[in-house]
Amino acid sequence: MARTIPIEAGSYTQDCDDCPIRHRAVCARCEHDELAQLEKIKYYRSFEAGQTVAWSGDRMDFVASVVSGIATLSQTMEDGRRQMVGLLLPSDFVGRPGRESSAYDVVATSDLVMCCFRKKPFEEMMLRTPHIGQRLLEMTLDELDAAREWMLILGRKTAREKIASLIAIIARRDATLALQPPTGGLTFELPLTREAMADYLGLTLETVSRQISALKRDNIIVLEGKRQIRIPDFDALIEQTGDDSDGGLLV
Amino acid sequence: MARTIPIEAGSYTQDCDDCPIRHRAVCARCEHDELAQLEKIKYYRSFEAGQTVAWSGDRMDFVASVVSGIATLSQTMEDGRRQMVGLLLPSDFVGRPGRESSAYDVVATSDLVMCCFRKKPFEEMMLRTPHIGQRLLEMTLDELDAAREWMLILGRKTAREKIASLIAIIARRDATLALQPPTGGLTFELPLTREAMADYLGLTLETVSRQISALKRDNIIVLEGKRQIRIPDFDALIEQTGDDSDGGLLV
DNA sequence: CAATTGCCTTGATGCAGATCAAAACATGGC
DNA sequence: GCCATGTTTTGATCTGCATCAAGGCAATTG
Repeated sequence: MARTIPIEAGSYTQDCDDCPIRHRAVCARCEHDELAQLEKIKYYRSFEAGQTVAWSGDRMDFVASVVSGIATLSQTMEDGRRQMVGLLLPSDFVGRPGRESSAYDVVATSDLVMCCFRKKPFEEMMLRTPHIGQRLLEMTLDELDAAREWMLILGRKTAREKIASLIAIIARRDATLALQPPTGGLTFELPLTREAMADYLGLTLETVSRQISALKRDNIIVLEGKRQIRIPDFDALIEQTGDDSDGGLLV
Repeated sequence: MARTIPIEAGSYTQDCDDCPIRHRAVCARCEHDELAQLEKIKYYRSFEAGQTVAWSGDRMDFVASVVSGIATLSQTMEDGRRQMVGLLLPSDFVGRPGRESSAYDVVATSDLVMCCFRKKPFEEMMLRTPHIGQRLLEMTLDELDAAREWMLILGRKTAREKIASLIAIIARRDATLALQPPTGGLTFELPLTREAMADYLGLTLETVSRQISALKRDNIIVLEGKRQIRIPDFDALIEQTGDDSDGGLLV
């Protein structure tokens, strides 16, 4: 099922500039020789928008970090109902050490480059290098918090609050990656189709479209094209999410 | 806010019989002297049904493992809407190393005994003892899977499927703890009020009550009292969840 | 034993969001 | 240019669950 296109074997560069693994993921505290070991088991894969990285149940013999582009993790019921359970932005980590097959459908929603590590040697390295495991634990705990934030969104928020929450999350992540403060005016690209947003929020695409139109009508957001969004007043957006203003909203 | 009743300092027993920490949690692979170190920083706390262990934002200077009883993790919005994000059964772990305050409301829904470890020494010990960290990573990954399973339930399932899913999850956990196979007839106690179930499933308590009545009417479940439930045919219950029969449904 | 309290059930009604349907826009291929 | 395909918007209608309301049942209390 999973059609993938490996593009190049990773070549060792000490600063690992092309790969965010060093910053958010496994090797932030690694020394030179550990980095060198990681480099040996590292390779890149790229995917086109819409391509499936792995279906739920597919054998997955690597773990990976997103270098550029966006991917989604989702679950599908037999009758086709789909729920996204994770959004993978650059620097996010995918794959579970100790599990041989993917538990979720992993789909590239834009052109995507991932930095992969073969699972077996990665696991062995984890055993030898405790801070890789520690880093992974931290990241997993962050993901768990994000998942629980989503549970609140899915279980208790109205359609309008859901959309506002999703836009706020993406805006925050986008601002973080771009190192812009998420206050004042802020422009970015919605990396998801209306349908993908619906699958994320437990809504239909029609409801998503209607609520986006409503937020536009109320000047909470400004659409520049279908996907490009400008947020004139970030605090006004946050008010629409139902969260208390200081709130966490991790992703 | 958090009123708690410490009952006894943990006394060291090599087999740690009274505490599931050894089996599911931190010390499964620990040697004698590491166990002894854990024992030194361990103490018990007990709570009555309905008592709050910690409010979101409260300082929490320990991590803990549930010994007996049930607790819930929940988030509350300003206007009172509540969403449970975790159900803590015996052997489950609470608390995040590296975070000083609780991110969730932790409430005992039955009489509860927890085996606590002071956070600072626990974290230090984690650094020295890699397999504690590894075990914690495994458990956190399991929790993440469970949270994602819940996202599907919350986002895409009908009220009837939600109730069936919750009953199935509790039945499975209960059977696992009691070491009974979760097939054929199976009797257990629902550890949650209708309201708590509603907060778990993103429903109202009235809907929960109606759907339980409906499942009873259709002979999927048999109520023996309000809380005692018998499941004559586990597979029939699973059919009501919307999952494919082999499915995971971790918690 | 009557009164109170907490939990649960059931009924009547309303509404947010789903569903069904159609059309407006893009974008790319030929 | 025209056609095909995919995405988005908007409208009309339907429905599952929320909401509002009342009453039942069991345990506890005075």
